[in-house]
This record gives sequence, structure tokens and C-alpha cells, in this order.
Amino acid sequence: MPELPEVEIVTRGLKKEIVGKKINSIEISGTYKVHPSKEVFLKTLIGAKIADVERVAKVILCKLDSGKFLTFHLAMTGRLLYRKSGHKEELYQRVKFIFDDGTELRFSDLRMFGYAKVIDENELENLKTKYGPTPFHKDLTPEKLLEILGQRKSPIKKVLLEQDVIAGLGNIYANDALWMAKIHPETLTTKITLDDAKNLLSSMQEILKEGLLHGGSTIKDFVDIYGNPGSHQHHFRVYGKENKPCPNCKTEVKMTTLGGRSTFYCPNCQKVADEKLTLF
DNA sequence: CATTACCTGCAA
DNA sequence: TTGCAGGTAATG
Repeated sequence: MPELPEVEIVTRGLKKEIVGKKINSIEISGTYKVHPSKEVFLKTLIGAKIADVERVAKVILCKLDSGKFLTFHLAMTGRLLYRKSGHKEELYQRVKFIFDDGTELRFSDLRMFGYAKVIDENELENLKTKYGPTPFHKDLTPEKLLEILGQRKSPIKKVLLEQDVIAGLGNIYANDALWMAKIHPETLTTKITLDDAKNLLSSMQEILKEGLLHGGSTIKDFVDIYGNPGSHQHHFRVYGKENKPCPNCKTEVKMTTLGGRSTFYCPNCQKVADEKLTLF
């Protein structure tokens, strides 16, 4: 489900609704595994108050008054839902947090690729070092982007999905950002020019902002904390558009597989670096 | 560095 | 029945 816009929407929602609330009790469904262990999880959280909610890359952090953190990764199918007591149970609910005012935070996750984990401040610092800057980081200039992309020599599309290089993009926004920047997804990072990096940086920012403005992309699973889907799926440029016309030139969008992930591009608008040179 | 593995559900 | 799904960790 979630890439940066979707995770940001959930984070903002939680910040609005659960800060200041105290966790009275927790229900863990069946044998679902929380981290680092059920015992630590319950001991740390029951009676704790939510002091703040933040986001690091695609990880949601609920800061506790104890200084520790309740963290969530939504991975593909994770959802965090804020519900009144008595609201019907979520499908695939894994953990339920019941607050002192009777409202509830429910973590559901069909495929169970996500997690709910308690960490301390040291582990948070550790977590932060695992991620590269998001496209909105104030120090991320086109020059800097070019430099960090050079850390890998692979097709650009694959590298955009590596969170330790650039954080926040997933398969949807990576495809559409490359389309917007007119860069072919198979372009090797070593062939990316400063001009490409400029276009790519602004395209990533633009596409992520647009996703956020549309309340996120809902293909199947994403909903905000109230259960409402986003609408950015109606604005996809090339993602999921195999054989459909490119919004820019009407050429049929092609699909290929790159690093094991479906990759969409317009063969007319998105040329690889070498092909661009032959135009002159 | 590339591929597989983790899970469940659904559409082809 | 197969392959694919918004993500990432663990393998070779």
C-alpha cells in the first residue's frame, strides 16, 4: 500500500487524533508477532501516553511519554485505523490499542509484511541511519542527488526503490516520477546527467506532493485512519497503464520487469541516455 | 549485486 | 492454477 504520501497521511491523522491519549489496554490477535516480544510490547505500552507522532521515511513513530517509541511499518497491506469503541472489527486485525477515552487504534495487515515494534531512542537513531534523504530534504540538491545515485550502478528505477539511497518512493511514484522527468527506467545511474537529476528531483517532489494532495493512492488496500480511500489512483501517468496512451504523447505505455518489479514507461517520452545523444 | 523469501487474496 | 500485488530482509 503505502509510499511516502500514504504514510504521511496516516501520520498526520494519528498526530491529530491520538496525541495525549493513554493506552489502557492492548489486544494482540492469535499468534501475531509484535516486536521485540509480546512481553516487552505490552509492558512498555500499557499505561503509556502518546506524546507525539512522527514519520521517518515510511516508518510511523508514536513517541511515548516514557521516551520510547511505538513504531509501525505498513509494508504492502498494513492499515492503521482510528475507531470509536464498538465499531465493527477490522478484517485482518492484528493489534488493537484501546485508549483511556474509549477510542481505539487498530493495526490490520493482510499479508503481515508490516510490523508493530517498540524501540528506544538508541534504536531510533539506528533506524534513521538506515534511510537516505526523502526528495524533500533541504540539503538534497540536484548535485547531491547525482552524487548519491552514483552509490549504485544499476538502472535508475531500481535505485529509486532503495530506501537507503532515497527514502519515500515506492513502485507507483518511482514509475511516475521517471515519466515526469522523461528518464527511461533502465537508464544506468552512471549515465544520469546533472540535468536529469534536476528534472528527477523536481518530478519526485511534484508527484509525491500531488499524491498527498489527492489523499494518497488506493489500488486496493490503502485507507486513511478513518477508513477513507485516496484518489491519486485516478491520476497515474504510466503506473499500471500498460498498452494505454501516454498522457503526454499518446504512444502506448510499455511494461517491463526491473529488479523483480513491474515497470511502466513511455518509449517515446522516456529515452535512455545513449538514445538521447543519437538525436543530435 | 541479483534473486528469493516472507504471506494472503484475487484476477487472469 | 499461476502469477502478481503499494515493501523490505535475508539469502547466494
